[in-house]
Amino acid sequence: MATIKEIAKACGVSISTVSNVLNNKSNVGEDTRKKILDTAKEMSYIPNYMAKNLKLKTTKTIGIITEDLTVFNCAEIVDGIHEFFDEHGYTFLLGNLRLYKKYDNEFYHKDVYKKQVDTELNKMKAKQVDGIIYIGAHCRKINYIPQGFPIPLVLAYSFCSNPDIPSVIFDDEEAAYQATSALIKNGNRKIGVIAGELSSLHTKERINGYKRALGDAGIPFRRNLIQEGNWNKAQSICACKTLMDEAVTAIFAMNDIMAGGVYEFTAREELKVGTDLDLIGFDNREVAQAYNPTLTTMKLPLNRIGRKAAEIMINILENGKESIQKDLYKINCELIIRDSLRK
Amino acid sequence: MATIKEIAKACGVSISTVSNVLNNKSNVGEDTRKKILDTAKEMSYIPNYMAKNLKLKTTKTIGIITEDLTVFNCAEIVDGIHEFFDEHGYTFLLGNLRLYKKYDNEFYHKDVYKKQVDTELNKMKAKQVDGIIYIGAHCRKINYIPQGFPIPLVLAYSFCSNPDIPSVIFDDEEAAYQATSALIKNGNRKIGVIAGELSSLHTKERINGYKRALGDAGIPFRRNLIQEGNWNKAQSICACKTLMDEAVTAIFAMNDIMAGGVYEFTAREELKVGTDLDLIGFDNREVAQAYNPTLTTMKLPLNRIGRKAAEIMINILENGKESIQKDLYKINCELIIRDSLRK
DNA sequence: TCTGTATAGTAAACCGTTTTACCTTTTTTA
DNA sequence: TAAAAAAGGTAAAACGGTTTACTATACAGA
Repeated sequence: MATIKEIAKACGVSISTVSNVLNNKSNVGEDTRKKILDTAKEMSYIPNYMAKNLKLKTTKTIGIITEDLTVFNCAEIVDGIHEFFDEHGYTFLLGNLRLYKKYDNEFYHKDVYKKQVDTELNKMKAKQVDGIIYIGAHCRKINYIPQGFPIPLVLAYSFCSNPDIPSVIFDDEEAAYQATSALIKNGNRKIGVIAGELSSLHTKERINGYKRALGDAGIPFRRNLIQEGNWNKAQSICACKTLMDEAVTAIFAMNDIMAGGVYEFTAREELKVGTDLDLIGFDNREVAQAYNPTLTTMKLPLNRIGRKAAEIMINILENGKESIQKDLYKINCELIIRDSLRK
Repeated sequence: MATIKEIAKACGVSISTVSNVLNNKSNVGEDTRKKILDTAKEMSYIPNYMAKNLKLKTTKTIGIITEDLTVFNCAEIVDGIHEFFDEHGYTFLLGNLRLYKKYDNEFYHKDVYKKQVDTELNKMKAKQVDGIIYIGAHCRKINYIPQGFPIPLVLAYSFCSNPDIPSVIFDDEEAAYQATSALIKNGNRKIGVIAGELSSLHTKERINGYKRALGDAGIPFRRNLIQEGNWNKAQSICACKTLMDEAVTAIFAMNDIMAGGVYEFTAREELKVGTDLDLIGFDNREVAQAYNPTLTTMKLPLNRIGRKAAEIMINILENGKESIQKDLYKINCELIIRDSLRK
């Protein structure tokens, strides 16, 4: 591969001059400049970033750490980051911890996680990244990010027990408020909830949103209209049965998989979603369009989370950490209306 | 950040000695070695890879280029690559061309694609990656990879018109053979196919596999049992209607989305998949488990494609291009049996 | 004519490593 | 005991760029 030195020799100038031309400095004559540019193209010169970055101490590289790239929401966030950075000339180092694949839910391996995260962060430090975006996958609040890491860090999809790391999450409370309100607006006053794991922060906040919507409509909250579905279909079917026994007219399921449980239960009972029952899901996974009738659901703003995280990162990189105003950004979900609501 | 030089000064030795210790060279006394190691840890020394790689001319970095990270099959392939490389100490530069997001199917932008790919490849060249794995997404045969690129290149999920670039794909023909055979074994002799776009190489090869299975069972091939579903649900519903009019007893749909069309059509006609009709899909997307009854389908060996591509890459890196035996690896799919086949 | 200021260009230091060639000192071997 | 070999260590060049400080020439204005 051609170097700056070879170009210099070929043009009979010093390497400084070549460097100046290649970096659009102004102190070079028009003809020399042209000659250098031409030979550079001719020799198909490509700068060696190892050399460049060594001197410049900035790599224009962002590290992206994912807990598990194959989790349904992850790729879209990464894509959002890419989208934002597209015209900024950065490259990306991808770290994929494979946490869930490796330690498959046995139990919550806090120490193991912490060690993995540490290792990956240091790897990226060695590779001199300018900043790191960490994408959480499941846990909303993360406690295994080290304090005082010397490289700018931004969290996406999760936030951190360390409060001064900027984080971008979606607004669980507001999303549940919107979903519930939509059901109320459609004439429902007895609205069941199939909740995720009750200890999860996601679940708790969504229940708050649900309560707020009920409150705003003057509907009393009833504890037994909330049933735990534990994020999976099997438990959701049980939860659905309980709710139907309570004679709810609508169900808010906290993810699309659990909404699938409602389809299944109602099919068994010869009832039809969208006719006998209103249903709203959460996530807007691919399945939402496969159900029959198609599922109205809250779309996670994954792409926007990625973009926002990227925006914050570049802001920090260009203007310093102090320039950003707040440390927790909440992005709203969007209700995707399909056929699981009565007309 | 601490450098080798500072460690040298702190220990009163030369930087060569520090370097030797840090790289496990043998010509250093035990006590000096220990002292250096200790102070390195104490100063939390992390090597600067820009400097290291500049000298070594190898970066232990692999470029991964994806056409569109959010396409359903992409993340899993990347994950497979990561899995294989996990213990080899490599890092990954991720390029996400966002081809389909950016040029949203308007038409097939060959020149635009080519330019994007070229740009990305050169970016990675500048960053001195040791090798590049290119993940195709839709097109099985790719014609926009430049000839004679100076860095080792491996293709995953697609292969290349340039025959000496090693490629890893799944075996379409064999997969269709397996699927069709399973349907035959289940007692079907009149098996309809809802095909993808007929011009697609995927479709063509799968039709070959279908024919071979029929041939092996002595069932005559009938042209009108193949209906084009064009990879989408709407067209699949029409295709399904035509096939049902032909009184098929089983359908092989070339993806899970089109299989969804069969569920929808049969539901309208008060028929039931898995009772009145056998159905096999393709891809094993998340939806396959959401259908009712759940869908038997061919699982794409995405993770294995990634792992194999990674294996080939490391082989080339360590033993040279000549060491690999063949340039096109076909990996088999796996039939995932669920409830859409009659017992 | 002298001074001052652009303009065009260069030499050399530097970034943080690795590595080659070399130098001492000590130990082994004949 | 002398020569050879081993052990422990170092100086300096190199990797491919950027940047600072400097030089030489040309030209303008007084």
